[in-house]
Amino acid sequence: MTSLLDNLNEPQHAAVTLPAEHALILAGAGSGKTRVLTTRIAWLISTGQASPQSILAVTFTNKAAKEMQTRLAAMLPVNVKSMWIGTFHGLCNRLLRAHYRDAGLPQLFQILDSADQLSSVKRLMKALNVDDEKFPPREMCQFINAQKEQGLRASAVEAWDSWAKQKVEIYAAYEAQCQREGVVDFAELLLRSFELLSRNEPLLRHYQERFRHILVDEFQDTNRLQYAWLRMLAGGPANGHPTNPLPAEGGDYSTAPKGASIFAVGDDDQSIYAFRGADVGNMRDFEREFNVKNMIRLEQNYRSHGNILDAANAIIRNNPHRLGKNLWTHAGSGEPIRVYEAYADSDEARWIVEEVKSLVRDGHTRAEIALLYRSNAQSRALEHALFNAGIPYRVYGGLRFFERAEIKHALAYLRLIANPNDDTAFLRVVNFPVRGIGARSLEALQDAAKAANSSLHAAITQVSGKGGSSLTAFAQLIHQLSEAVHLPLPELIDHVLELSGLRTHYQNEKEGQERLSNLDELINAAASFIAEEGTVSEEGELSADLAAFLAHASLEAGEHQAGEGDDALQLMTVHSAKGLEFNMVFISGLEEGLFPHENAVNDTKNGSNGLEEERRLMYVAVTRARQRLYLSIAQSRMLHGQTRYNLPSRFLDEIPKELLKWLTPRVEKQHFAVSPAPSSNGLKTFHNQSPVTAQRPGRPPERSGFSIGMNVHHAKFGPGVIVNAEGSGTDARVQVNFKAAGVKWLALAIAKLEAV
DNA sequence: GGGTGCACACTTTTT
DNA sequence: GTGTGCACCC
Repeated sequence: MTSLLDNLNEPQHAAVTLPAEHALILAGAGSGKTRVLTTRIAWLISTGQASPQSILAVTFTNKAAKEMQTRLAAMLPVNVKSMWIGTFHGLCNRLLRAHYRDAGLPQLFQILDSADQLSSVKRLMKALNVDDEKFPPREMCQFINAQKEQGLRASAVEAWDSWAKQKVEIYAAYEAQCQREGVVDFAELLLRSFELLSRNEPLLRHYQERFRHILVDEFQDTNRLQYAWLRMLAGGPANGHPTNPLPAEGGDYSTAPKGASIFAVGDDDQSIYAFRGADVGNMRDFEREFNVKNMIRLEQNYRSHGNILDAANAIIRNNPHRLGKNLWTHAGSGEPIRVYEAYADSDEARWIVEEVKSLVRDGHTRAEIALLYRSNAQSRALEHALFNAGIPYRVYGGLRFFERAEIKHALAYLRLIANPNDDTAFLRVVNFPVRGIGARSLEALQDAAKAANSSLHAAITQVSGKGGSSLTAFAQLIHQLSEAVHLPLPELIDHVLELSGLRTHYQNEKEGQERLSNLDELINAAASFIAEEGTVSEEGELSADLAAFLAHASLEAGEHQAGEGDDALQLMTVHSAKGLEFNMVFISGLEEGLFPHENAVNDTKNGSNGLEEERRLMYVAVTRARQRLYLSIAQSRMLHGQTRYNLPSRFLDEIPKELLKWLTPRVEKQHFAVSPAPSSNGLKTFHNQSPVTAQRPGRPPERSGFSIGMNVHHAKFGPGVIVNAEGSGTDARVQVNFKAAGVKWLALAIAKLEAV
C-alpha cells in the first residue's frame, strides 16, 4: 500500500500519515490539498486504522464532494457510498431524513432554496401587515439566517428596541410558518440537525461512536454553527467558551467517548466569504480549543510559475494577522506579469480580445484562458467585445438549471404531491398555468387558512363559495397527481407536465421552445438521478425517490448555463474562480474602487477587515494562473450608467516592480500619500499612490485643461491629484485626492486649481 | 390577468 | 446600462 504515498512531497506525506489526532493543515493555493485529503482517507482505511463507516468528510460544494468520491473510488477497492462524504447541508439533510421524527419534521419535509425562502418571508410579512419599506424582506432573510448561524432561535434572540423586537417577531412567525408547512431553509438544515443531536444524548453518542475521523475541506469557510456542529460530532471541548456565541444548551460533552479526530484543511489567505458568515477565526479557535498539536503547512505549489507566486506572496504579505505561509515552486520563474492600462473599459475589452486572439493563434485553447473580474457588472463590456469578435465564451454565474422558472414550476407540482401543505409551492402554481384563480379568491383562501391555522391546500374545503370551484378543481388536480406517485419518477414528471398544463402552456408560448426542452431535460435529470442514486423504491412506499430528487434539486442547483464541451473562453468573477486554475489568466478592472471594491474598503463588519478580504480575493485571483498572468486597468469606466475615473489598484503597487512588464507607456510621477488606510494593528499605514500613466494625446477626458491623473495645486488644500471628473463647461467638477486634506469634489468654475 | 411604463438600485455567493 | 418590482390600465 506504499504506492498510495508515492509522489507525495514531505509535508504532504507527513499530513497524510499523521496519527489519529486533531490536525490543522494549512494548504496554500495549488499545494495539492484535495490530494492530501483523499489520500489521508485512503491511507486510514487501507492501513486498517479506520473502517469506511467511521469516516465523515465534509465539503462546501457538491463539486468538491463529488471529486473526493471519484478520487477515492479510484484509490480504494471499497464502496465509497458507505462513507459519509458530502456538503454540510447534504449531510445534515441525510441526518434529518433518517431521524425526521426526532427532529420534529414530517417525513417528506421540503427544502427551501434562497429564492423560496425570500418568497416565503415576503408572503409572511404581507400576512402580518409588516411595512416592507421598514423591513426589506431581503434583509429579513439575512437577519434570520444570521441568527440561525449563531445558533439562535427567535426565542433566544435578545432585542432591546422596538425595531429589533419586531424583527424577532417576524423571525418567530417565520419559524412557525415553516414548521406548519413542513419546510426547512438552508440554515435550518444545519441548526435543526445541530439541535437534534445536542438534545438527544443516545443519538449523539451513536454518531460519535461511529464517526472516528472527521475531515473538513475549506475549513476557513466554516461559519460558527458549522464549527459547533463539527465540535459536537467530534465530542470536542464543551460548549460555553466565553467567545462562543452559541447557546450552551448543546450541553457538556465531557462524558462523550474519546472524541473523533478532526483533520481540518484550509487556507486563511483564501478566506473570501466573511460577508456570508464564514469565520476564519474558527481556524484559531480550533487550534486552541482542540489543543491541536499537528499543524502542517503545504507551501510547495504545483500550479504556477515563480513570478506569479512571488506576486501573490508579496500581495498577501500586506495582511497582518495571518497564520503565515509562503508559496514556492520548482517550476522556475517563468514569464513576467503583463500589465495593460487602457483609457476606457471598452479599450480594455478590445485589448483583451486581441490578446486572446493571438493566444489562440499560438495554439492555446480558449478553455484554458480565463477572464476574471471583481463584479458581475464588468462582464457586459467584455462580453460585448467578445461577441463582436466572434470569440466563443462562457459566463459563469447565471441562472442554474434548477433555478429556472419553468423548472421551479414543475418542481412545485412535485412538491405538492409530496407535501400538499407546502404553501410556497402551492402559491407558485395555484394559478400557473392560468386557471382563473385570482388575487381575490386567494385572499379569501389565505384568510380561511389563517383562521383555521392550516395550510392553503387544507383550507380549500372552507371556501367552497364563489371562486371556490376553480380552487376545488386545483385541489382535485393535486389529488389526481398524487395518485400517480407510484409511477417511476421520470414518468411521474411527464404525467405532471401533461396534467398540470405546463407543457401545453409553453407549447403555446412563442418563446417557449427552450423552456420545453428544459422540462424534457428535467425528465432526463430525474432518470439519471434514479440510475445513480435511486432508492430501492419499494412499490407502494410513498415515493422515496421523489423526496430524494426534490432534496437533490434544492441542494444542488445544477450546472451553470452554457455549453460544457465547447472550447470557450471562461468568464467569471474572482469568487467563482476559487478552486479553479487556468494556463492563462486575465484579471481586469484593477482599479481603486472596483478592486478593492469601494464598499469593501471601509467595511469592518463580521469582525473582519474588508480591505484584507479584498486582498485575499486578489491573492486568490493571482494564484489561478499557471503560466501567464495579465492585469488590466481602465482609466475610465462606465458604471451604473455613469462614467467613472479610477486610479490603478493599490494591489498593483504591492507587486514588486521587477515582476511586472508594462505593455503601455508609463511615466513615473511623484509619489504622494493619500488617506490613511485603516489598519487593524492600530497604526496608520499610508498607501503610496501608484504613479499614473502618461497622458496619451487626445484621449483622456479633458476638462478645461484638467484631466484624470493630473497633479494639481489648490490654494487652501495644497497638492493633490485628480482622480475623478464629471460634467462639462461651467458644470465641470473634478474630484481631487489631496495629500493633506483627503478626497474632495471641486467645481472648476469656482475652485482655484492650478495644474502642476 | 397580463402587458406597459416608470422608479430604483447596484459587490462578492454556496447550500 | 440593465434588470426588477410595482402601479396602472385595458
